[in-house]
Amino acid sequence: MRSSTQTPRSGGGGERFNPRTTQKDIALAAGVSQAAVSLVLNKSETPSVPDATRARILKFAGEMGYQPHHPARMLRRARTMALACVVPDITNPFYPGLVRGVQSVAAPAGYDVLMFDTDGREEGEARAVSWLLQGRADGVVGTFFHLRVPQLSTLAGQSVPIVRLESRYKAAGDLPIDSVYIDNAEASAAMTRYLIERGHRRIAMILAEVGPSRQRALGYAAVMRAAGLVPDVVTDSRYSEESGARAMSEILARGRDRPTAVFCANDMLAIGAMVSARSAGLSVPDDIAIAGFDDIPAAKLLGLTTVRQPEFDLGALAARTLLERLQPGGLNSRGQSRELKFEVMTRSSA
Amino acid sequence: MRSSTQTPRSGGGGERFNPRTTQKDIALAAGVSQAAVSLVLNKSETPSVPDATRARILKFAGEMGYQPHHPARMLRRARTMALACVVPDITNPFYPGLVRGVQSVAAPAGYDVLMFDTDGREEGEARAVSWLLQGRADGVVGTFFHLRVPQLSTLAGQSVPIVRLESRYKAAGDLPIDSVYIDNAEASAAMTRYLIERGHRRIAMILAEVGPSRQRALGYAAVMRAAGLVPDVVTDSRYSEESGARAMSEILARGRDRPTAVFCANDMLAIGAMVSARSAGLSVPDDIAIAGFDDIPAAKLLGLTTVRQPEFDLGALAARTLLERLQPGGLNSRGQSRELKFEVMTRSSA
DNA sequence: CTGAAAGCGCTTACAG
DNA sequence: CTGAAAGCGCTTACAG
Repeated sequence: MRSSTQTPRSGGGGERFNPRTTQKDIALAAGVSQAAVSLVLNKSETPSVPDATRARILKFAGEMGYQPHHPARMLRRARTMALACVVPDITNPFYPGLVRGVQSVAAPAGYDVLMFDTDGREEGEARAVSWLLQGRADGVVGTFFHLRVPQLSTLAGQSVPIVRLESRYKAAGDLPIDSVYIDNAEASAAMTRYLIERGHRRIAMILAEVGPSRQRALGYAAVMRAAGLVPDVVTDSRYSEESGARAMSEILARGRDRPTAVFCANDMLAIGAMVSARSAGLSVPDDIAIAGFDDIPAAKLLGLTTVRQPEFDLGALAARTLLERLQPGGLNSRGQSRELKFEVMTRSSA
Repeated sequence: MRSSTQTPRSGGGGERFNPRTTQKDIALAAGVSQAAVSLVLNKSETPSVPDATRARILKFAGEMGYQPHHPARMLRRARTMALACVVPDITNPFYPGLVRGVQSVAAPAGYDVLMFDTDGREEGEARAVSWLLQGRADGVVGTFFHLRVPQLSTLAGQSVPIVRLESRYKAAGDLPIDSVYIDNAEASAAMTRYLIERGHRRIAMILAEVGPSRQRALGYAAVMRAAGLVPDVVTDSRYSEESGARAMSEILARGRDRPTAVFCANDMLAIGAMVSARSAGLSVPDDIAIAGFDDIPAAKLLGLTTVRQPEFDLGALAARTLLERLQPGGLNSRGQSRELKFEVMTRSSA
């Protein structure tokens, strides 16, 4: 042990690393108590501190490059000033837009946004929950494919409010679990109606095993039956291009009585389906029409007919809902659900 | 004040919210000291604690649903177990892939990944730095368009190692600032050579004002001059579709002596340029060839000829570099730079 | 009005 | 070998 001013991390190298400046350091320099430093740094008015002292503290803080130590603040205030955004797959372009929406509301309110990628798997979602149980964020915006209200209750029961996306409202007791969504069944019904209007009779739907596929299949099947047509569903595992391509090859393998239109539960599936159809030598939409869901940026570029979900607005509304919950007393009302409007975007693929 | 077991957040509502279980609670239940609980929970072997006691502590911890309080741990250990990933724009599909790469290495090592979006602006980057100065992460992987080594030194000087992306190595003193990159100038030169080989003579380049545009322009200009051709550069503000479309309209407005090929400093610009060219009634590549840079997923779908950057591998390598720095003594070696290979992807657009 | 003290939940060095 | 105590950096209630 040599000098106590030497940081333990600096090894033998000497003076390359500066230890962090703390309130204690400023207090020492300014000849005041550490508490006085905290007061001056945090309040815009401090009647209890003489102006001269206040000025001196501020001067030293500036000169010494003081930055509050965030972990210490979190511990003391029992607030992290962070919102978590739990998503199935950040490489699906729908989600970066959503995260941006959350950030647009969180940042001005002084909240950080932490992203947690679950990979769309139950295990990933469970890990997200225990991670959140460690007091990492003050609230959560999340797309959960597997976890339902009972599993999310642990979190909500620890006073961590949750806003779920892409879900209809389901009873959440009086816990602060809200929902922000578009009417998936109705949106899907609208797209199915559009395809029927365009003259299609054999319309298949490609689904993924989890997530909003069920709601979307419901709307599709209802309209098909109402029109006297037979629902024709192909389910693959994930919301990915690979799954879409695989499902499409399966459909094409049927030969002559294959469908004339394929509606996919999201745009990633639809893009995979398009690629697969084209590499089989088919023209889209002449040989086979394809529609998607989400309206990711690539959909416009590829001329993909799809259902537009306002991802930025969904994120922003979810974040606003969370911030309301974080107001004093905001946890006491029961879960609500807020619906946004979808839009059928007709382009060249169908 | 009534009972002290009632959480302050529960308001009048009663028993909906459970206070968090702490080590103290477990200690009380098991009749041991809080320190013993910490020991048992953290070490796989505790010779100092009798087996029976150990088992009892573990049992209560499980039953009471104990989760360590992360902020308290961060404060005590002076480690956040988080890596920050600073990106200009998460909606540019290049970056989600990069973040995934970082996560693929960070997660198995027990590190979280925090994402910080700078919007590509100097102010955003400055905010990222002061945010990091608050002790939020143990290390940073970042794409900085504006900040250079001097500004990043404050961070590195606080023992927060930094890995920069998309930059050649520049002297960083003996601070732990590393670089992971592809040779942007050489990659750009290779693409320019390819376009010349395809018979183009009038080749323009669309740049953004900041970031890797300069390096990329260098390689382009060198090859053009070596081939006896005249470099023709159009600079717009950002790496966005809008900027690309705007720059392309400017180019098309020249009329007859417009270039036959346009090389864009990234894929977003190239996509904007493609859309703009097509909406002006031109065919790509017959009337005008277009090339990009990055190879984002949409590039393949759109048949965009581009330079492939291995974004996942870049992220993974950056994270590995950071983890090495976080080993004991890892901060003592000077900044290094590690290069990955690029690849020219020839598709239909050029 | 002013300043010292308690304590958030945890880890680890240290005294019995 | 065992258990109580110090302290990370901060905020805020409380005693002079």
